[in-house]
Amino acid sequence: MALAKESPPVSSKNGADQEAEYRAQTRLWLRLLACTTLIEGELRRRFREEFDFTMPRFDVLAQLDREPSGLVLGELPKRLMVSAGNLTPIVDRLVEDGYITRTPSALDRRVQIVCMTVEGRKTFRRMAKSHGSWLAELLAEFPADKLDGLIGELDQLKGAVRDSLEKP
Amino acid sequence: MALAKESPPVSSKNGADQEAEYRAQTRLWLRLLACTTLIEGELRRRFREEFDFTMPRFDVLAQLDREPSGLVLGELPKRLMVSAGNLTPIVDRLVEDGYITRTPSALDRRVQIVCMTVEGRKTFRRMAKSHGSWLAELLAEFPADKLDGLIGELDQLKGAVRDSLEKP
DNA sequence: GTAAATTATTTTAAGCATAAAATATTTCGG
DNA sequence: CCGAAATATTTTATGCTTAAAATAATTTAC
Repeated sequence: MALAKESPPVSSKNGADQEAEYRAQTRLWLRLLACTTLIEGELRRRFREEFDFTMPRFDVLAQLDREPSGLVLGELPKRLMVSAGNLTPIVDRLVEDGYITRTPSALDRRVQIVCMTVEGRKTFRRMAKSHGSWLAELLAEFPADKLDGLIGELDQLKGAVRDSLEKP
Repeated sequence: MALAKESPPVSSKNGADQEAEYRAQTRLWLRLLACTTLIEGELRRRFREEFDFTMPRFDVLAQLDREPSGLVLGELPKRLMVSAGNLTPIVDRLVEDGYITRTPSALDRRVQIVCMTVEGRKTFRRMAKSHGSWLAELLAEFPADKLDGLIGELDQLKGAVRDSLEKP
């Protein structure tokens, strides 16, 4: 197949547009990171001060709260988007503290089931309530009627990034 | 001052609206966190694979790249929104590796000035180029005409959170 | 049936992050 | 001037995070 002498560029954008998009993408990333860092730092601080608890520990409990019959341990790193090795000491400590149980599966001795205890559930519910009100406090000045719009755009962003990651 | 028997609630929202707003705020936070985690994880992976470098180290260089005459060390934790103690070993290693210099101020011996070396600047520019194109790749599927809108909303969100944090 | 591949989980090594305490220097009040 | 407060930075203790290697159990292929 012959190519025309002055074939259009692969992208339909010209150099200046491309540069502008580049800059906008970088700015988007920096804003995203700034917002997350700001909120995460404050939530972490309050978790520590109020409950002497960390967010990763809370996140594990949050997953288990939705699963009355417990969860296969290997499901946690997938849902929380962290590495498996990372969870080992966190789960260890939650077990030690009596918030969750870890029982080997009878069918497959490689597998373990983690499950919230009554005590764990009680503690989690109390913390979750505070977590919600802290978030409400932090986001109070953001107009409520813009929440859903922003959520939608972030969903779209997440989907776009996911697509890019899965393509290769 | 007497209160009317059926005084309106402090908030103008009724219970159901309040609950809906609560849920939307939580969802917004989870989306925000998911987007950031997704992008950050991929950028970190590529920094490590391509350059054997970490993002915190890159972030320090990025700040210094804009300051030809260097920066007071204490300015870094403020700009990067991390604790001062955190930066000590990172700066140490960047000095060891020859990317930056750290010189005590002659006027105030508590203060130190950090400044990028020629080698550091060269290395940073190379990495920054890749960083930009990785971001472009990750965000390629997100419509370019929505970038500025999302940036604006995130700016607003950041401002709202900042206000809430500064008020008390 | 058994060796090899796969799967679930833990361990290890390295680095980032924070809070709180420590150190060193400068500035301020009297 | 000199002790106290303030400022800049480092140290310490604790915990999160990853990647890669190790361990253990199961499944698959022959």
